[in-house]
Amino acid sequence: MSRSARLLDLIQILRRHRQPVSGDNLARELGISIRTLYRDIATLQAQGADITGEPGIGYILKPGFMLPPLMFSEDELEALVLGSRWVSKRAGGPLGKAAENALAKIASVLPKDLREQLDATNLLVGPGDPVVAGDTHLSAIRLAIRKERKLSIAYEDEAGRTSERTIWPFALGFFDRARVVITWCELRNDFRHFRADRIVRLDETDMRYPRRKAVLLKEWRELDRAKVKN
Amino acid sequence: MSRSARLLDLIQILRRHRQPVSGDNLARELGISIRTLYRDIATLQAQGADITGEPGIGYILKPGFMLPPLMFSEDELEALVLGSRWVSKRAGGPLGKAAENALAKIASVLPKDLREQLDATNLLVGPGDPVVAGDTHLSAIRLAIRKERKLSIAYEDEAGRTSERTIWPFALGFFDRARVVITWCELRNDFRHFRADRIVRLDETDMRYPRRKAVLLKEWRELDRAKVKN
DNA sequence: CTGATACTGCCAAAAAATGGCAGTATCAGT
DNA sequence: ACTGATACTGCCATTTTTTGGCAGTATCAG
Repeated sequence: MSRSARLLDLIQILRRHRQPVSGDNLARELGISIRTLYRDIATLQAQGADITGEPGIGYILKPGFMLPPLMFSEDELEALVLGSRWVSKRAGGPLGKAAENALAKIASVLPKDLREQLDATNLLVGPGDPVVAGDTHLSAIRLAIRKERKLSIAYEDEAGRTSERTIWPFALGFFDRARVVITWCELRNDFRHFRADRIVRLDETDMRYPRRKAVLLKEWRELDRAKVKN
Repeated sequence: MSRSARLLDLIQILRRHRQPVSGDNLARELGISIRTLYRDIATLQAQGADITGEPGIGYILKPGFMLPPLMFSEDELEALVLGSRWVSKRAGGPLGKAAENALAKIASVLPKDLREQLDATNLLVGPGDPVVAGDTHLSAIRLAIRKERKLSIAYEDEAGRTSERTIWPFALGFFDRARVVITWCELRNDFRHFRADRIVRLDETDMRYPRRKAVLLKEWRELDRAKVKN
């Protein structure tokens, strides 16, 4: 196995273990000596991987993923830039920042002239409605989706009626004018969606909901295809 | 210099030359033997670089760029996926396809579980206005911007008046309801923008316009900041 | 204080990359 | 049909890089 493939493997092994792993274990799993493992860890860290090692504990990797060397066409580059600009403007918050960071990471490894070409990608995103209040919940919602956790919310519908619900959020829709959480609603025992800006209170819980988000999304798509398509 | 750095360099050298370059020249520029150059070319091709070599001619690289290994956080991955989905849905055409291809490329190099996570990124883009007629010109416009070429168009404004113009397109704005070409207009001798769907005829020309698009964009931004921000 | 582990420097051994050479293939131009 | 230019491959000795082992230091938790 080539060294570069092994480095990808190492990342992968670290990703699998949520708990710290000792270098000894990692080396055994990769079939290399501990000495080489230390070198590999150093190489990955130099490439930007967020690996921390603590004496007496082991190594952990902050969630993330590593791409091997990859070739993109001009169109693909422009598409990535335009998409990231849109996320940066319209999603805002930590996700928007993440879009900017992703572009900055890409730019930082390009030679100067290509970096300029990337900055000068002349595809612009028009202004949208100002980010409305309530979108402060977006990060919490994304986290709950990622971890498949129930949320307890207070919601005010179009007519001004408020209700308390426990929901299983499994997707987040970005519309031109609103962000909509798509959920299973325990109150109605059915799929329901909620505009993020009409959620007046949102509490995270530690309760994992009993189904997989991918399955919920699939079922919802089949039932509700007309309302929000991917 | 490490081998991997040299491979990036090779891509870079190929990018600079728009004309075919002989392997001999490339090897000399990199300070390696011709034999090693052949091996490097083969490695890059195996990594997806679009390099073609013809006996008697030399090597050329289709426009594009190569990323070295790179680490993204979970948020950055989600942002890239959401952005690409938006481009795929809203920009449509070749650019939308390019967004899909970029995602597919990324997915194809990820281990299976991460690929599933990418597919299952539960951030959706809401439906927009159907892509209106006239957006068929988008590719031609993007190409003209990229190559800094004049375009000759027939345009019908809001009031239904038509005009013939020669324009210097330097940016393309994506609004929720329209795509707008931002240009220097030879007729008005000033900056003007045109909705892509109101362009009734569009002819590409071979004439390069006399200023750099980056400079035009900068000047327009300073003058016209209120109308379309980046 | 101990056990567990991270981490470094050094060096010999193992593996990979390199360069040279010899040879084949293909294409454009004459 | 021939020539010149160049791509491309296999083989192998040489050079460079990677690796493993060892010895030793550092840090942290209990």
